[in-house]
Amino acid sequence: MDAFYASVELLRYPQLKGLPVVIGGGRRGVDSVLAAGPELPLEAFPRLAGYTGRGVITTATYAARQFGVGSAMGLMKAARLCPQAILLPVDFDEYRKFSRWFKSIITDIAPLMEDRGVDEVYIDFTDVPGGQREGGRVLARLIQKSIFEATGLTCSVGVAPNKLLAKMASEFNKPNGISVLHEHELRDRIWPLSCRKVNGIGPKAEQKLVAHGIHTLGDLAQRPRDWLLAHFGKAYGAWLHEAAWGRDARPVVTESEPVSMSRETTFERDLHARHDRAELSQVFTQLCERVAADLQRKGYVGRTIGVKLRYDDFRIVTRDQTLGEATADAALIRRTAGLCLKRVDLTRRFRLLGVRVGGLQRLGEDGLPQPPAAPSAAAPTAPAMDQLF
DNA sequence: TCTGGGGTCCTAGGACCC
DNA sequence: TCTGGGGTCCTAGGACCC
Repeated sequence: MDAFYASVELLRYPQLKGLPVVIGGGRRGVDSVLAAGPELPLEAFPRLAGYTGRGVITTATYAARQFGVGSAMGLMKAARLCPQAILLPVDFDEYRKFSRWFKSIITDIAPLMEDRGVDEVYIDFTDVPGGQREGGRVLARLIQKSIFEATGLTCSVGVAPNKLLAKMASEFNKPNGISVLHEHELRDRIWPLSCRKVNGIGPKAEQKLVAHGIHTLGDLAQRPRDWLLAHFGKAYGAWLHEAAWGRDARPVVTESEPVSMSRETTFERDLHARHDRAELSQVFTQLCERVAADLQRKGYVGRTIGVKLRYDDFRIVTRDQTLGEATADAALIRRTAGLCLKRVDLTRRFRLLGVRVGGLQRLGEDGLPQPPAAPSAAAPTAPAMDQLF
């Protein structure tokens, strides 16, 4: 989906169309916008100018991107680049509603859909009637049109022989574009790209590649496989080689079970375990209650309880502990997470606290944990990335 | 410019078991 | 006397993604 959060907000506030708008932050000051309702005059919207706080941008409209602001940028910096931009708080419930909506439109047309978060999916066109016409372009157009007519939202589609290439192709023609990428176009359309464009090559891997003089996927493709194995490890090296050659055998996965659920929060200022004891204790309890509520609402229990801290210097530590039996009880989660907390250095101030429950098991009709589903022989599960090659 | 929240997967060492 | 070869589970950290 194109600038998903921002686009959903523009449906609600059409008077903002064409203006630089950023979504982010939360809480502080901007809540009044929502309370005021959709009739708000332009002057009444909060601006980025003078923003103080720790938020980041989650989404920026294309008009705002002209000013160099974009996802993950701190709001304080964004305020300097584009002070006149309108700042709206994140309304995740609303985005989830539209997410469910556009996904249901897709599965009505093409049932094999893999969920990749609120604003992204993979779709298997292979056996959809008409899925092969014009290399998939006709079906892509139908999906785009159906979503737009129902919701008013635009999306960009990449059509390719596999997920790796489709994801890259989807970036070629944004917003509201379609790109059909054929295998024989690898040299001309993929190899000139930066390695960073590959889903799975992040900042660290990119840095290391550049240090070896590898900038583009063409550079990467020319390195001998064995050289990559030697420098990047058996699994990752082999995967890098396959990626550079546009090869990816992962199927589109339509069903999956959650592995963990967590809640975390960044404080408005760094806190100290001793000096801010009361405040921290309250936040900690709330986090445990929220995770427990999430688990209960979705029908899961978990055995591994963990905490996460981010110190003032941004270092992250985690501690966890596995219980004999899975739980979704706030008090037990809080007690166990409390023990975990005792094992970390609490002399230093920290900015974030999180609580996580892993080792999830779904609750059955009887209210008892289901035995973990055995991989069925009829439909073998996808091989893990490192087992592919 | 001091950098959110919610996830997944991988690695690696140690405990423990047969 | 200086010592195996699996396997699984637990824990901590880190890369990466939306």
